[in-house]
Amino acid sequence: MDIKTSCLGVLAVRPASGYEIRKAFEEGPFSHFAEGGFGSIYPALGKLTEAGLVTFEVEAQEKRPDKKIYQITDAGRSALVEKLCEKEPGDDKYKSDLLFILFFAGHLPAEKIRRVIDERIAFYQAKLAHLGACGVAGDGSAPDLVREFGVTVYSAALAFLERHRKDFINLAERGKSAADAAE
Amino acid sequence: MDIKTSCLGVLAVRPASGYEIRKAFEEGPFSHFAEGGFGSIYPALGKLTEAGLVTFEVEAQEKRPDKKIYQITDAGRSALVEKLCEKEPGDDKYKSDLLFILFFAGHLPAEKIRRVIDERIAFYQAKLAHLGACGVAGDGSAPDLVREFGVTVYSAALAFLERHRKDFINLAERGKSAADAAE
DNA sequence: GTCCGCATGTAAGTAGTTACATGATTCA
DNA sequence: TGAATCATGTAACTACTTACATGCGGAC
Repeated sequence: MDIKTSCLGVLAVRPASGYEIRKAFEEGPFSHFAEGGFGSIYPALGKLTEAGLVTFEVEAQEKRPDKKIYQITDAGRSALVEKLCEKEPGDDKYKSDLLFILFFAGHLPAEKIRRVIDERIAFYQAKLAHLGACGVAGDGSAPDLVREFGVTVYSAALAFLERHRKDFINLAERGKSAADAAE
Repeated sequence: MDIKTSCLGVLAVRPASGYEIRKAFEEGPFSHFAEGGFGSIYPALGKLTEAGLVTFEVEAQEKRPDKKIYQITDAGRSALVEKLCEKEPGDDKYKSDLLFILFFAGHLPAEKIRRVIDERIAFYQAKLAHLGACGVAGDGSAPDLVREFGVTVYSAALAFLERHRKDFINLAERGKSAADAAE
């Protein structure tokens, strides 16, 4: 999702500073569909303010730069809904660099393959632990259902990787010996 | 994955024209991790040629523009392996516009929610039919395993959507009546 | 007779990333 | 003493998308 809509989405849930929006992109439920660094968030907030879709209040802080707390306006809410309605998610991409790497397992060092798989397994385990820990409500709210979707998909991916870890490593090892034999 | 590496990946499997690379991005196993239109592919092939990572031969055709058949060079294969080795897939993003939309189900028209879910269900079903149809080999090759990964993840996502289709639609309907009541 | 597939490319524009710039506080 | 967190922002750059430009052949 583009950065302006992502910011608007976070602000639709609660007011936040640019810094807090960044955290939301990394940790909360928004981490499933939003991303972006300060270099995109701050300019985006600027444009949203210009367009009247958000406003901000400055919160003075001692010993830190002042905080700008952004709030979504009614126009902002309408713009968010409009944007989400016109968006056709048919072109959602599950483009994965991991799959690209695994596709070429036979051409890469076994050690590399082992490492990327193990890292990814650890990543999924951490994600699942985190998703299990927060909001275990099971209250049927949209955020909760989205969380459950994450759990479902991550679990499936994790199980697959655990099941085929050895297979990919074997492919890399055989690929290596094939390459050696060819020399 | 960036466009140059994606092209190199396709060419590592077999020689191809720019047009055929495009098709590979849309249909084959590469559709799981690569994308890009002609506006990115052709410039990318130009740069790869300059860098000596690919070469091409012109295949004259009657009544069509000549075809440039690109082939990967040894330097190109090395560059691909190097690129894949340096790539840390820890930052793989499963950023999904669908999830973004569903997260705000309570704020959107029920009809929109119903449509995006049904379209996505149809999309997954088509994907699975396609993945089942082609390469049912089950031969344990890397492409085959990657295909199986696709089947695993799509199946999980599909089952989830079918299970919670009604829940999301209800959320949208309740959200709507809440908004009406507030007026 | 209109749209789709084949086939290549360029130009202009958009969006986002990365690096820079600044600076106090807190934890190991 | 070095790294991480909090806090905002700009400038330069990279990369990709979209629209344009051209044109034949075949299917419906």
